[in-house]
Amino acid sequence: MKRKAIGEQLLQKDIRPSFPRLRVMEYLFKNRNHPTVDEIYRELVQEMPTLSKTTVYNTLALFEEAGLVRRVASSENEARYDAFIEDHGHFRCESCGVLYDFTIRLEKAEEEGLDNFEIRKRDILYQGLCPRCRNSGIKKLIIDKGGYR
Amino acid sequence: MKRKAIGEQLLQKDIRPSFPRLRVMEYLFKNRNHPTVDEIYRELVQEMPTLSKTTVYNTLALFEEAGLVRRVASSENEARYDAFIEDHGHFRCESCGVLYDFTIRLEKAEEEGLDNFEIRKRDILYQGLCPRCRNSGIKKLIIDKGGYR
DNA sequence: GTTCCTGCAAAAGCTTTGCAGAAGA
DNA sequence: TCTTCTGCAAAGCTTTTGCAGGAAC
Repeated sequence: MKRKAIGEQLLQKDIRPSFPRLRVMEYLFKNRNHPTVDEIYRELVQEMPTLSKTTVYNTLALFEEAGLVRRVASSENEARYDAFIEDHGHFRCESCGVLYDFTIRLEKAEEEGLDNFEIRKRDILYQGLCPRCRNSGIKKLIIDKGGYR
Repeated sequence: MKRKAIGEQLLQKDIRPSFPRLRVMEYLFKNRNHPTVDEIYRELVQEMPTLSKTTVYNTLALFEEAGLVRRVASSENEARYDAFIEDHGHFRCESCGVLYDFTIRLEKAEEEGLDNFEIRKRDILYQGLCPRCRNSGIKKLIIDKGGYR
């Protein structure tokens, strides 16, 4: 998304498109790897030397309230953010820590016991091993047993 | 689960069943509402006045490593724990903050793009309004508009 | 001129670490 | 005795708050 389009999106939500806000939103659109506040800050402070983390916090809270981004569920102590898009799942590799997106369709899922609930947000977090770490793990095991050279 | 059975479960994992450990595990079995460390501590310190939060942290980390409990994914800054049971979903009410469990069957879910991943853990977190808050919200709206007395 | 935005500094809250004394094997 | 466990105190990190200067309208 172009910077101008982002500005218009912000204006639609009555958010003045200041430069820091534009850049935070642009960063989230370009980096779909669920960055932390610190990651966003460290990247943007390079071009905005006076940027403070408080502004990043303020901006993300503002965006979240407006429904433009969401804080994704995780098992960590640090918040991670995501430019809001339709429901999708996150897979976190326990070995290398990389976060993967995957599409998930839950129409067929039986959500027993939620008959009268109003569902506004679905967070799906899987954990395990990504293909790369899984393979290297298997190789390592074989090597340990002397099966390979 | 009885305290003795919990002790045996700990021994199976080579964890000495000290009193603090027994009580933390027992608390998790009785309170399936995904308590925070602070909630566990505040409850247990009443019967163990010398208990420290460090011990609760140590104990939970030990249990998690042994696969007895898991830290559930959330959008908060505070860790929440769960005695490990089979996959189920969590619903958090945005209004009253209560966490609900629901059963979810994902056999039919299409998990596109995870063909070669090893899935070890699934966290499903929904957010929205629980029936009670949803209804009170509707009522409030009507009252505000003068529809009710 | 008034409101909104930014950013520094301090405070707050959760978690981890270091260490020493106590308890258990 | 030797290892393990507990808990105090301090440190570390992330996040929030208060406030003042500056920018935008």
